Amino acid sequence: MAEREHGRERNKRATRRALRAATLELGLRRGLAEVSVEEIARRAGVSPRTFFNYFDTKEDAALIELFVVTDEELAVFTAGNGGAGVWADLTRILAADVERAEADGQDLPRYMQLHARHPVLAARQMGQFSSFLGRLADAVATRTGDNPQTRLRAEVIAGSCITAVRVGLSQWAAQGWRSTAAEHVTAAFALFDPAFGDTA
Amino acid sequence: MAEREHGRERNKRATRRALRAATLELGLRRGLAEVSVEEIARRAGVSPRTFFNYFDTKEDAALIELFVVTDEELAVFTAGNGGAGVWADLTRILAADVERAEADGQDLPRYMQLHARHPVLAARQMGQFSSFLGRLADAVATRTGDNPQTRLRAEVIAGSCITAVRVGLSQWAAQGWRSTAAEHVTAAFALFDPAFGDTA
DNA sequence: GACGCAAGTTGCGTGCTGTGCAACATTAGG
DNA sequence: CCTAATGTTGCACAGCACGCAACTTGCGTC
Repeated sequence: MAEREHGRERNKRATRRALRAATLELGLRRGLAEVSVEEIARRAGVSPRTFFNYFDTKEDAALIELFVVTDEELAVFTAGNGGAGVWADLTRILAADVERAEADGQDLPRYMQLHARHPVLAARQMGQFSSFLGRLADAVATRTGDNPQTRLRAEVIAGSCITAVRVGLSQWAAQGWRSTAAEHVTAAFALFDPAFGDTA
Repeated sequence: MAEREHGRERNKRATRRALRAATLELGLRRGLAEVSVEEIARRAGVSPRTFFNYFDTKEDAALIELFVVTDEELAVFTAGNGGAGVWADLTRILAADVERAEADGQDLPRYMQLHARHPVLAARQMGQFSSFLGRLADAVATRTGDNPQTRLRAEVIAGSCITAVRVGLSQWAAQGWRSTAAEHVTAAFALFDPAFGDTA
């Protein structure tokens, strides 16, 4: 079977999608607190126990899957193969990630609606973002030479990436989903240019 | 009894502190997951039910109480009474908030140790920060004239405040708690100066 | 095609979380 | 004191999260 995708994995992806879709649907309709895992599982055609094989908590199934940047992509960035400066490379990489999420059938707008209705979800989403933060900061620090001096800057740059993506998406929502999400994200990144634009 | 502090409120504060201290202590010693609310409550000399009168979840008792900026302080900022530019004012306000937390007997270093051991706590802390984000962004937007053009910038500025505080504290930890937390936070804020320093 | 292995699903049992409610204790203030 | 307000506690209960063992399904091998 080698490298080919197994039917196994396709089924898992399908189940995962079904669970996420059921969570989003029911959560938007009646509020996430009023929906039990049992109900979500039933709607996805699976047992309650299986739900927890996919997600640790009910909330996790209601988060946008963002910042799925592979170690390989990060290694390319670290090596400086993006060609441009650090900030320009990051702008490109993360805008691309947003585009991927947008095209992924995740239905970003509806997820953001749900998060607007449940602040606890927005908070958890922030938390999930921050789990990517460590990897990103390390990558930036490695590329810019990891000494105590540059480390502070690297952490700030990584944090600003999260901010730019978050604010970009938020503006996209505020403007009624006009244009693409990636465009708004890029615009947010541009505001940091005066501070980080000259970092090689 | 007018404006005087009631013994009532002093007791509540004491209970709150005891519960937080018990959570921190036990969490650091054995890991937060291995500690039940019942045990925390017992150690604080209070019933388990009372714990939930103070905190919604076990994790909430293990978070740093940061960004407790009153509406009055925010109103002063909005009016521009800080005298300096937007970013300078924010730097001052948030450095002062960190100083307050530092002096509050919260024992920031040990909380940060606990968060390092339990990523879920770091994530929740981020979430708590983000609940302050809305108020801050509104304040900045109001001060800079709230049109769609400046709104994006206001959101980015508010987000950067969170980043600066977070990274500043992280650096403070990385350097072995040398100097004060507020100083490191101020240094982190300075990195954003080229981007936001000229905002009136 | 039968076999055996690996991977995934399910039911069961269990401890803990989080909350509403009503009874009780404590404090403030007249 | 007496009363009203405030805070604490016990109780009951639904739901969460997970470990475990049994069962089912799909896949490669002989």
